Amino acid sequence: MAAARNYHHGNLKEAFLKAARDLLERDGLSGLSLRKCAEKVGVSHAAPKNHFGNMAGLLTAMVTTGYAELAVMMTADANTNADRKRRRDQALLGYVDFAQANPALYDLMFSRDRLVQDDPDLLQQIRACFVILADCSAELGWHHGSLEDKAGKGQVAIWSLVHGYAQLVTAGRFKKDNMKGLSILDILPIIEPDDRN
Amino acid sequence: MAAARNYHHGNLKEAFLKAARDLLERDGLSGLSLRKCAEKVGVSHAAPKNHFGNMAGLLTAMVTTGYAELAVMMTADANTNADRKRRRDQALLGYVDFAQANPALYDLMFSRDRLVQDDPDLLQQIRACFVILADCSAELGWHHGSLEDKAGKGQVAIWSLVHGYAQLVTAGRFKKDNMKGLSILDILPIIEPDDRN
DNA sequence: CAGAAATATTGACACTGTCAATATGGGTAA
DNA sequence: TTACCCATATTGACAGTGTCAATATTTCTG
Repeated sequence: MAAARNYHHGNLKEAFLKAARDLLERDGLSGLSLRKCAEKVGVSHAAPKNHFGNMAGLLTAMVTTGYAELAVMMTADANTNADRKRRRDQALLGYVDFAQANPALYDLMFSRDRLVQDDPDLLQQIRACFVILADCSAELGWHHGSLEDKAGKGQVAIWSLVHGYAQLVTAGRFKKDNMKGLSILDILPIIEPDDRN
Repeated sequence: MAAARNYHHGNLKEAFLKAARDLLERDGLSGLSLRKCAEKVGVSHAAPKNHFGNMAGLLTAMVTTGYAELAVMMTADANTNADRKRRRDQALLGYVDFAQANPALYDLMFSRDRLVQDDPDLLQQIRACFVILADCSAELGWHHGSLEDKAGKGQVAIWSLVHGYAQLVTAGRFKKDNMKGLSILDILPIIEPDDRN
């Protein structure tokens, strides 16, 4: 059998990931520990080692699922008959929704010293998300430069904008009256001054 | 005397901050510890408590100096006779330069669970930086909406863009050929499609 | 010069990640 | 079934961590 469940505990790996996710959002990254995960799941303190090797392995696995979920949030209505601009808007809204629903995980997804940066699964999921964002940028009415130039600048611009917006929003940095409640779609018209409605 | 130096060690507080900064950029946030700082400075392991209370206090103090330096980087040539657009460009370049020169510190400056978020000094330095950025946004050729609306959207847009760009660049997420070497000023024309220079 | 206040040290505690050694269970072949 | 192997889980230990109370030392003040 290729059964991935019911060895001793039954999908202990996923149980760890769920426990870690709960602890992460409840207590922050500094309140997350392997031992708490193990206790929460009900196994011994060294059990996570068998599945993730070390702390970085657990965080990397959790972040990888995060990117997968982010991609899902961005493509939730990809197959609807909505036009491309509407789908693009929904992708960006989905991106920000994910960050707001999982602020601690979202931060961790951009950490440089807690993850296994060259993990193949992680890199693949990151690439998948960025391909979706690149499609968004292709749908924006950029000006200036050659086609290649336009693609490069557009992708850099859209990634920067939506990531910066998501992180600043979740960090609570937009609090003044004149900028409260502005969504990513309110900002978008600025960088796409062409006719939108 | 209001002397802030030469108690026992001579500005031990600043010595801690410098040591912490070195360790942070060398080993990352996860490689920074109060005890290593103390050893590096040559004092006992509990000495930092007298000056910072706890780890969050040390990190908050370090981050606060980071925002102060960021403001300096953005206003380095504020008093030159360069025109406003050029000064705005230099401010944005200075912002990104700071992030690239201090990537680990820059990340920490946006952490939500390691800092004393309501520290008055921290909040003041953050506000100072955002005032400078707001001036930058005022200099951009935004369209759409009322003046207030314009100000709010412009500030949210410029903060999001420059922060997202800085963090993604320092995280090494821009590596494909068609987007390597794009500076923040290369991106800016996209969100300001009016005639520049 | 003496007392007070600020600052530094010491020792302890609970908690952490990690590792080696050991135990336990399921899967497989005889 | 029985015997074996291997994946998986446990135990115990270790060094390192932040934090705190108690103590010691230095500097300032009156």
